[in-house]
Amino acid sequence: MSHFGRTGPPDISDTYSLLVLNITFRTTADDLFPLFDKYGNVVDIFIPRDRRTGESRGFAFVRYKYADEAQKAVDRLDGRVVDGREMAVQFAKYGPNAERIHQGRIIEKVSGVKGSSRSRSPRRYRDDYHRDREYRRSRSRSVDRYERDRYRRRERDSSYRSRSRSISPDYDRDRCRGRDKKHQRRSPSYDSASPARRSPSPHKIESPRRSLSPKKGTPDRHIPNERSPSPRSRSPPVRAMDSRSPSPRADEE
DNA sequence: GTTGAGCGTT
Repeated sequence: MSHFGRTGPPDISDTYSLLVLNITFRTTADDLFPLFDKYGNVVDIFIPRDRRTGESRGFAFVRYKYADEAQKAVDRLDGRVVDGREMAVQFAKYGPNAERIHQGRIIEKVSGVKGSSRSRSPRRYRDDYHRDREYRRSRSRSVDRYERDRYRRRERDSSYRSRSRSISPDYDRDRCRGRDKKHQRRSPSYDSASPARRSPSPHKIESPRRSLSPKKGTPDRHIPNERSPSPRSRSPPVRAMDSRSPSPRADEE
């Protein structure tokens, strides 16, 4: 049976922890178990997951019983392609409680010691937890995308100025127009998210509460439909387009 | 459905 990660840490004082990075987001402990078990006795495998989405973060922890097995696993599984991705296997530098570990083995206990290598205390779980997650996620998913987009736009602008007009702008515009004239949308995110709530301040990265309640972001789409069980006696034939115009006009086009 | 630097939980 492989119930790694389901329960708490069994025992890490007598095991060697390996950090597996660069694994796919769909790789589970059950997938890593046969790979690591071939090179030694795997005591436990744990894959940190996001508490919001519940998906893997892209790395896992594999605990071996002996150091030689762990070393062998590192030497053999480091760079191994799993699920189409190269995973990096190395010894863990920090323990679950920020204790310093050498070669996957804990050399310094955290019992009674406050402010370890990373100054992490088990008492501040919630705030630092979410903050840490948000912080580390921003640089991997959002920031990177933003920077990439900005860089791309800048590059395009640079090309636009340098080459005056050669291929880029006209081609892009033509392609967009030739593709679909009526379905022209500036951004695919604004269309579904909130067109009236888009903030003109790009310096603000993002609001954390946006992920907390995504349903409340667009309540006017489903609420009025379900909250009005009898629209015939309450509201007149509502037209989607003229819902905001108080003056009904006969001319349509 | 997506993403890619890093160090962990019943």
